[in-house]
Amino acid sequence: MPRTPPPRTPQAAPLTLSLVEQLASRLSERIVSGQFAPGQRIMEQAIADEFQVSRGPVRESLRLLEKGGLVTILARRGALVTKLSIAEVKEIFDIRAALNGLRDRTIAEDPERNQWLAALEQDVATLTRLARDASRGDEYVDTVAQLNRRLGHLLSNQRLKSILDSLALQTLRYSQLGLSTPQRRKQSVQHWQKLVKAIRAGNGAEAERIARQRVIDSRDAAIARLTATEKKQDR
Amino acid sequence: MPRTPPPRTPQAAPLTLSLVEQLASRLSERIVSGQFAPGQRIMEQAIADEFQVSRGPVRESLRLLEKGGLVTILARRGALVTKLSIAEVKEIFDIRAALNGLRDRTIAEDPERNQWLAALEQDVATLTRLARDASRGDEYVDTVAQLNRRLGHLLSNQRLKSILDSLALQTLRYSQLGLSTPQRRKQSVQHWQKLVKAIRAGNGAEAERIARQRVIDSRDAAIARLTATEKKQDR
DNA sequence: GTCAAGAAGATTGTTGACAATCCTACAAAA
DNA sequence: TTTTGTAGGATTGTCAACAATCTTCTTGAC
Repeated sequence: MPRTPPPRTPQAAPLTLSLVEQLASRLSERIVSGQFAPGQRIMEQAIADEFQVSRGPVRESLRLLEKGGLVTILARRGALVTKLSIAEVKEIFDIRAALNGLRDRTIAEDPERNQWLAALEQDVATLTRLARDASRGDEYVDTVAQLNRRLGHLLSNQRLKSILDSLALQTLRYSQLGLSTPQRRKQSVQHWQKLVKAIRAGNGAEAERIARQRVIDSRDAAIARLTATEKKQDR
Repeated sequence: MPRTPPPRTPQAAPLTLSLVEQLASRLSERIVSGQFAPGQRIMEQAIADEFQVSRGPVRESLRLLEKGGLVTILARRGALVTKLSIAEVKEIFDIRAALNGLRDRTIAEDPERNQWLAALEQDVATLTRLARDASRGDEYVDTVAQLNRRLGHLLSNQRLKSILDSLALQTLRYSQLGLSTPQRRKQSVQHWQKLVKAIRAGNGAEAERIARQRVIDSRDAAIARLTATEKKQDR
């Protein structure tokens, strides 16, 4: 990892991430993308060599990932990529459901929502179009991700955003599977349509209800898939 | 800090915390208790000297506290005790409200709740007694804490528990003030009574509603108090 | 062939030292 | 008086080395 050149960041949030944060970010990518398999051991010296850094910063970055749930640190055995049981995946989705509910309720009750509602409705229109075409599943998933980013951006509660991001990261590998069938996407698009409608109406309670149900549906889809693959591994 | 003697922990979660975790725990105490004031700088060498440890573990523990929100790390300026604005306190309470709702809903829907309901009702009876006596505010606060611990213990969702604990820690300094008047305690005890009733009935939705309202009330009490002290500081 | 004991290597935990950066105090110039 | 410049010390960022522990492989006994 190239040493950061003197970037002059006199105040505010540093535009250039610290070495530790850069490492955490790079490692995080690999874990989320599956390049590091769950349960796999992450060895400090190997990471340090690869990024041409000493073990100190690597260790600090692993501590960060530990708090973020991507890595589990065992005393005197180092860091392992966190391996989630089906029950734990369900637990994380339950938390995401509650917090996505809070997020969308907050957004629906934003008095200035007229300023950005159009962009949201545009996304949902795209979603509606994509949902009709069974072959465009990847684009659908991308658009949903974009929609979620947009909603996150609208959120003033930064801590909520950060927790939601962290939880999404932990389950990303499982939740992507949730929109893999055209049928599921049809169901998904209906949720989004109803959600935008509730937001336009300023109906926070309804927005919360829909958001929650949407995550619960993802949860059940993910768990069904996980249970199936687990059975398959048994035989 | 005494070097950990060889403790033989062949498997499972280590009963003896690692040095880094011990440091994080000790520092956390000081921050939460107000021994370290918000905004105060935490200097690595000073901590290292005090606990007779080198700066490496201290830095790692500060990274943990950073993720926990107790400390803010600025590049090349080190760690500061996180200082929350009133808006941020409100944000954290909003998240706590949503997650406490999830917690109490989950607990209310536990099919085996008959096994432990009695202990809960006992606590609430104690609470009811203490609420009548205006002079026993501290005991009331303690009992509420115990009740919350009990509910946390009943929770199978360990991640939820961990997030809730972390958020409670961040706002502890502010939420304790919420039960400082006999009137507020009267209101509080009513919530708890209704909650236990909802749990006994297995009414998850109702339990969630009550839990949420309880935290929102704490939030508003805390914010009222904070706004008042802020005004006082202005003049 | 199986199991136990032990040695060798690998890996984590911790340290002290050095480099880079920041902060403070003080002096010089406008 | 205010601002700018500049040493000096203080503090963080990083590193390489050592100690403690764990893992693996070999050896030997049964």
